[in-house]
Formats: sequence, C-alpha cells, structure tokens
Amino acid sequence: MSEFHHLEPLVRRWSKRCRFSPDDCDAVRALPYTRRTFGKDAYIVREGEHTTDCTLLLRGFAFRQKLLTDGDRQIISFHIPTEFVDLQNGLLGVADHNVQSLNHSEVASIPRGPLMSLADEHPNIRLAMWIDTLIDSSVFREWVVNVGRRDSRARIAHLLCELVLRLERTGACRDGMFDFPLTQEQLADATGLTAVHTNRTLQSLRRDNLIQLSNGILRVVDWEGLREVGDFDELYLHQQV
Amino acid sequence: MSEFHHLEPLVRRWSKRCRFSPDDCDAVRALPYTRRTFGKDAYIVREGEHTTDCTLLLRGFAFRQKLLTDGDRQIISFHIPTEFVDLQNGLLGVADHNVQSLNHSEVASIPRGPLMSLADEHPNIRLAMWIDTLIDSSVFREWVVNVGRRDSRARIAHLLCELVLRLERTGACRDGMFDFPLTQEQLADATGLTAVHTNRTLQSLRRDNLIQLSNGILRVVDWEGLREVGDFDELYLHQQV
DNA sequence: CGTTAATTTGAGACCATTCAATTTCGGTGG
DNA sequence: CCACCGAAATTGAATGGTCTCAAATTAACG
Repeated sequence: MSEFHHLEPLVRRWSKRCRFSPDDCDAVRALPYTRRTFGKDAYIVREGEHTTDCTLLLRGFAFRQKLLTDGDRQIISFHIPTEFVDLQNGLLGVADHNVQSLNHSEVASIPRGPLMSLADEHPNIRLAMWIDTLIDSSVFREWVVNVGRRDSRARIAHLLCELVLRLERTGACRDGMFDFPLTQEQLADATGLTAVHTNRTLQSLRRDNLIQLSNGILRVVDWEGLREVGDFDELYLHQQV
Repeated sequence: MSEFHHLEPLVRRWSKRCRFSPDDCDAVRALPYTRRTFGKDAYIVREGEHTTDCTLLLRGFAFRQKLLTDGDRQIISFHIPTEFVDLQNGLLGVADHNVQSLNHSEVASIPRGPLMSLADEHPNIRLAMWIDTLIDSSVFREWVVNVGRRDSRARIAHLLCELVLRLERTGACRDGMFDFPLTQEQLADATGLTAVHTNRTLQSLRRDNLIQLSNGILRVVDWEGLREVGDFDELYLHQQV
C-alpha cells in the first residue's frame, strides 16, 4: 500500500495541464506533508489566522465561507479531492476567510516554505499553482454573478451544473449521478437563500423533471434543461487549461 | 515631460510591496507597452476573446462585468489607476468576462509574452504579480458575501467603504471625499440591486447622515457609521501586503 | 438651449423571508 | 432489530424587502 503516494493525484492533475518533466513530478512527490482528518463541519482554516501550511484535499468535500457579524454565513466555494482549499495562503500572510470540512475529510497539510520554494525552482509547477489560483478566482467571479443576478431556481441549477462538471473530471460523477452530501442549509448558504426557500426551489426543480435528489444522491435527469434554467456556461471553469 | 515613465506608478506600488532591487525596477520600466484611451462604457476586454495583452490602468476607472443571457449585467469589480484589469489573462487563454471603461480612461497594453517572461526571470516581480491576482481573488470572495448575504443598505455601504480605502492609498481620496463617477445604474449592477432601489437606498444613507453625494462627488460624513452599516472589515483588501 | 442621460417618485405586485410546526431521515444504543 | 433521538427536510401562513412599470424631475453635455 505504500506504493501509492498521497500526492499522486495532484501530480497527475498538474502534469496534465503543464507538461511536467519527470523531474517536476518527482519534485512534487518529494514535498513534505502531514496527513490530517476532519469531521463534519470542522474548521480547517480560520479567518484571521497566520497560516503555516497549505491544505490539499485528499478525500471528502470542503467549503470556504465567511461569517457576518450577525451570524449569517455565506459559502464562497466548494472543494473536491485533488484541489487545494487555501493555496492563496502560501503568499498572503493572513487567512481572509474560513474553510470547513463538509463531511468526513482527509487532507495533506503542506508547509508553506517548501511549497513556495518548489514554485520558485520549478517554472512548470509554479505555473500549475498560479493557474489553480486563477481558476479559483474565475469561479468566485461567476459566483458573484450567480448570487447577484439570478433568481433562486437559476442559482441552484447553476451550482449543480458546476458541481457536475467538476466532479466528472475526477470520475466522482458518472451519467449525471453523484454523491451529494450538501445539506439544504449549506446549499442555501452557498446561494444566498434561506434553507426554507432552497427546499421549495429544489422541489420545483424536481417537479420539472430536471433533477432527482434523495438519500444523498443527486441525479441530473435533464442536463440541457438544467443548464438552461441555470444560465450555465462552463467557460469560467477553464477546464481545458 | 518624457522624464516621467507611464509604468512608474506600477513600479512604485510593486516595489513597495516586494522589496524590488534597482534591477527589478528597471526591468519593469523596460516592458514594451502601447498607450490606449477608452471612452465611457467602451469595452477593453470581451468575454471569449483570446487576449494578447494585459491592461494596466493609468487614468480613469474601469470595471469587470458579466452579462446574463437575458441581458442583465453583474459588475464584478471596479478598478483604479495602477491596477491591472485583466492580469489573469496573462496565463488563462480566454477571457471569461468583460471589462469596460467606466469613464474616459487611459491604459497601457502590455503584451503577454514579455510580461510573463519578466515574471519568469524576476522572482520579486513574479511575486508582486501573483499577489495582485490573489488580492483580486480575495475581493471577489468578499463580493460574493456582499451580494449574497447583505441587505441593500449594507451592500452599498460596504462597497463605498472598499472604494474609500483603495482610493486613499493612491491619494485619490482625502478626508473621505473623492470623485465618484459611478451612475446609480452601475452601482446597482455591482450590488445586485435595481437602479430604482439603489436610488432609494442612497437616500436612506444620506438621510442617516452617513454620506453626502452630489455632482459626482462623494463625501463620507460618518466613517464609523458607514463601516458599521456595511459590516465592513478591511482584512480582505490585504493592504499591508 | 435643446436633447439625452441620469435621478427621483409613486403604487402595486412578487419573490423570498420569517417564524413555527410537522414529518422524515439517519444514526445509535438497548 | 427495533426504539429512540437529533438533525434534516418539509409544509403553511403571514410579512417584508426588493422589483416592476411608468411618469416626472433634474442634471449633463454638445
């Protein structure tokens, strides 16, 4: 079992994007890291913290969020395995938002120093990292649009479309079907709605035969329909990069 | 007048952040660029475009936006001089959103190739550039929160607080007073509201003696009050970096 | 100064919220 | 395996913030 290296999925993802040399790949594999696990809703990073590591998600889901002073929560992004949940903290000194584990998750904590040195010394790796942060950024922009200008049906449909495409890449979604561990409250916090209205909106999407959702499994019944309702265009995911 | 180099403000901003060597500074100054001007509302970058340059704002304001299929517009960020409006396009192949000139503006178009080579060869410059894109990203996250979870008064107050702090750094805002070229429609598109409701909300902020706004000049009368109404915390701007 | 853009006002409709109660689900221990 | 429990999902009714549509007023500009 020690044949398998925990960072291998990261190597695969990055090397595909940036034509890594064998040396680049080995350099990533040589990164020091600590494996950690988190329970449901556990905090991985806290706003205001001076972070010392970057966190690569190995298993489970995670999400970023900010809390308002009145206690309201806005979820800013969801993350799936092989993604960093806080790569920006490699360069920014202080975390500007929280990161929580969505369900039971497993991560690799990589110290900032070695990670940034790696970037300094390997142009291809640096490029892959930078592009990761740029795609993050593009997703945030789309989320501004989503919560700013779309109605409840479109917001939720759009979010589901995004998850489908991202999960398909990792094989976690096949035939439009995947494990959907989000509670309706989390879905609400991600779309800027209330849990109650999220519930009614999901029912409306089900009624229109766009999706099925039960037992924590989501199935997209009508992809083109969902796409249309969600005003979805995947350009912003930059998946070809 | 040829004493003054158009990229000098950029050199100053970056070198302050990353301890540039004289050589770093000269390398930035040596960048090739084309000066261009744009009229009100003119497109600087269009979604879907394969961009060849990055655009540094020299004078005037600009903003990023996306259009929905139904024609609605969501503004994603505002930009002020010495900022790049599309630095991410140096690495991402295709523009995922539009950039428009807010008023009459002046920019320096820098070809991607030389700009990225510069980053490759100068660690400090690369760091400054990367951090620029990371701060962009942090601002987008805060905007997700703003349009997702705050009511109309808070959204507008928050946006005004952000503008004040950013403009103060460049000297364009003093004593809480600055040229405010945004129309109420643009303000609405940035906060996810309608122009009509933006108008009523501005009146409400004026009535509470938080701001004065007339003749395109905005004056923050009660900074602490505005800050409180907007639930504003400037951590996300990372201005100390 | 004339013409268009931008701001302002009013009234009514609607989408989403709030608050509360009920039902279902998922996990746990007896 | 069933009884139990808390969490999550669902439903209802009333409220409210924001939108829509239209018209009037004011400001900007050539």
